[in-house]
Amino acid sequence: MNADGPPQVRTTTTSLRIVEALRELDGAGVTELANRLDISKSAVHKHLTTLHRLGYVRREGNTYQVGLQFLHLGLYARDRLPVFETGRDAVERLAEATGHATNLMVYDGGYGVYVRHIPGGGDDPIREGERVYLHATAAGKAILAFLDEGERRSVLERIGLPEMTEKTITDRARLERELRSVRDQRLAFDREEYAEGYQCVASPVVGPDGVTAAAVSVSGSMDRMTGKTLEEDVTGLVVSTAKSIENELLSR
Amino acid sequence: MNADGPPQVRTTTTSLRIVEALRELDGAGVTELANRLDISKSAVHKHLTTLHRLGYVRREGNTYQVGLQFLHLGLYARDRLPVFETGRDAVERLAEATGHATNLMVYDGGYGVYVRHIPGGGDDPIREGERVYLHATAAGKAILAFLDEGERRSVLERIGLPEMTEKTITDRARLERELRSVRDQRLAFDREEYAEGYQCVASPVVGPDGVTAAAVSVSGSMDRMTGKTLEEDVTGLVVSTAKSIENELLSR
DNA sequence: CCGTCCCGTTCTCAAAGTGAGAACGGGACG
DNA sequence: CGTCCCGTTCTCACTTTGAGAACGGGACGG
Repeated sequence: MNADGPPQVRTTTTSLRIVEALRELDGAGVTELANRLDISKSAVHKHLTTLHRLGYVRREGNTYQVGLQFLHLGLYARDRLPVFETGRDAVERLAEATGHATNLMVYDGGYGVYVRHIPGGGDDPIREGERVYLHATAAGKAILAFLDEGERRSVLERIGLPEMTEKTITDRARLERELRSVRDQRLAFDREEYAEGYQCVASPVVGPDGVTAAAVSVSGSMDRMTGKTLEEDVTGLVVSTAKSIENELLSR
Repeated sequence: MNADGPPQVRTTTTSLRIVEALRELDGAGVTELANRLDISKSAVHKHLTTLHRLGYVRREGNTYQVGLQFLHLGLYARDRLPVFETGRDAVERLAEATGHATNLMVYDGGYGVYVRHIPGGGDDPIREGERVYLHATAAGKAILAFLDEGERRSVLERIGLPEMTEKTITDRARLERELRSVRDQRLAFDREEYAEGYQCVASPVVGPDGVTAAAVSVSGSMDRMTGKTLEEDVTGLVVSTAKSIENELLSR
């Protein structure tokens, strides 16, 4: 049947699909989940019972929610990332210095994960912990630019260049051209490519192995950050923050 | 066979046991996990492959780590807690005012979870996200004191009063006596009952339903916080912070 | 106050997937 | 070059999962 992939465990996948549906729905009941995921009620119920007993699902009456056991594992996973450990303070300082939303993104299996996001006031399309496309964000492009070429190719092939806004880069050649300039300048921009009215500057943190570990970025709505602010004031700080994290990573 | 519990999913439990082992071991390989958990190598391998593909496990060469997908779900779960949303700023201010380690604990299935922990300098036995026994921590006792009586009884029965240090309360009657005084004073103490050389003050945040939602606590090593500081200076701030969160929760 | 509807829970059974064990393959080390 | 160790693959028997139908209880409305 599944002639393609390596051996897998179907049941676990189902359980995690259920949890992810709970997140998307902000909590749900057995029947709702069963319909949405096209699984029998009895199966959903069995999974939820198990997950509940283990603390991965919380129950309030007849609706289930994502449980706090994920917090334990998630914070643990983050704390163990070398980039996060060495970079967290620098990112915090950058946020204070600029007054804008500030992020630390790491590469994770073809996507980018915002392991730290400090809001800058105003609305904000970014959630800490979220997985996002690399090609549509400044930090993501910074990461892509320094990613191992084979890896980059396979990622772009597998995931493609989905359009998030009108301005998202959906053309492979144009992306490659931009990545070349990112490599030269150690600087990437996002001008409403991820979310309308939202822009971003990023600089890569290249790990000791020469492959990008992460990227630092500062972002804001168009009116909070004019093009000039973005290019002149903030840019330098972003680059120097990224570079200093990179240096600290090297000397460990 | 399983005449006791409700229907469950064994495979999911196995997967999550593997992830928890990865946390305890700070990463591990297939064989190591198989030995530790007493599962065949092929099974462990299959589970890891699945978890990896879904982003719940990260792979570095031949060792596997807890993955960042947990961070996404965990932070989401936390952000959706009313107590956290309304209390996070107040706790942050409390930390600044006292200069000591400060925590926000919520009740979760018989245990306490530190949803926020701001370190206060110096060593610290608390990890943000961690699940701990209620009876051995100040915040836990604050929560227990106001918990629904039936729930409290069943929790204490199920979990017992495991000894963490010499000073941990392991006697049920003594615990009940202390909880009565916690209810009167809205204040709980922990004097090295959780970790040696570590003490703590806490005050409960009673939810709109009259059942404890959470507790605020301030903690520190014995030398950083003398008994006097603890009782006189910090205590009032802890109580008023908890109370103000409680009020804000009521008016929503 | 009773009937209806909806949802969570339980039960049973067949089909399917999991997991043990053995064998393979490749890299590290001596 | 041989040995050892570890991850990966394969196969098969057995356990477990999951569908479907039936149960039970609470909410709502007539």
